[in-house]
Amino acid sequence: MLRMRLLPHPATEDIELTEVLRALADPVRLEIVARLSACGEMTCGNAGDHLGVHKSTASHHYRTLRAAGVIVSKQEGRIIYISLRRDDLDARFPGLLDSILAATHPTAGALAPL
Amino acid sequence: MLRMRLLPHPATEDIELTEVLRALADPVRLEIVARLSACGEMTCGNAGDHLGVHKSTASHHYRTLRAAGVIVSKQEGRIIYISLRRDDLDARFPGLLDSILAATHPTAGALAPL
DNA sequence: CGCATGGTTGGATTATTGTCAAACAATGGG
DNA sequence: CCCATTGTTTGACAATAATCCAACCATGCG
Repeated sequence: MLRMRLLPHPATEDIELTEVLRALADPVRLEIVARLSACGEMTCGNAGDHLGVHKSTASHHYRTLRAAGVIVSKQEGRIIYISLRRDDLDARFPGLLDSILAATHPTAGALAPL
Repeated sequence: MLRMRLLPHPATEDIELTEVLRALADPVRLEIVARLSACGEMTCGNAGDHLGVHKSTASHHYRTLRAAGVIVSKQEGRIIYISLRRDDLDARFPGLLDSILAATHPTAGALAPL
């Protein structure tokens, strides 16, 4: 069947600044967000590869990012794809994500594309 | 004598993004930063007034903000003045502080000036 | 000097958080 | 129907952090 399912995440207007900042105030989560920014939609497996943390730890980070409104997860079959809520974040906090991403990879596309 | 003394704080190039985000990912500290942005230089007493936290708690927050490179403290006599390191933050993470401050007070100068 | 003022420091406490490991769950393929 | 694949959930644990209270400290003033 391959039904597509969106995992629960906050509405745009319910995204809180402090929650977003707290979600991004962690090196691992910041790296995940940077990867998503560079690569677009990714599976949890790809996003969490070579992060230096256990699979379950990465999963917790996805939950944190999703609860904060930073990413959205959609499940297709066995695979869960995650992606940045770039438009929602831009609408709610203009310029915030861009400035953080710009600060994340100092020079250019620092992350080797998958 | 009234000697002026700067309390220790990190050099501009040593300011870390995750540290800044973590420092700002707290409602109390975010409010302090918003006040400093609105009012400029303030004493610790003024910055911490009506925050709903104990005097010593506010002091801990100043320390956190200073250690992260967000504010700078200079002592004149008995009084310690704190202010935003706006230029340093802008130089290191362009647009970051502005976007956060813009998201902090949604409409305009929300905080009643002292 | 003695004292009030303005902040910091040092526990103590309580709550969060980051992490791993192991078990679990859902899904699609043979 | 069983099994491998993909992630999540739960439990445990160590580290961090937010807070208050009390004590402290430096400073300027009388």
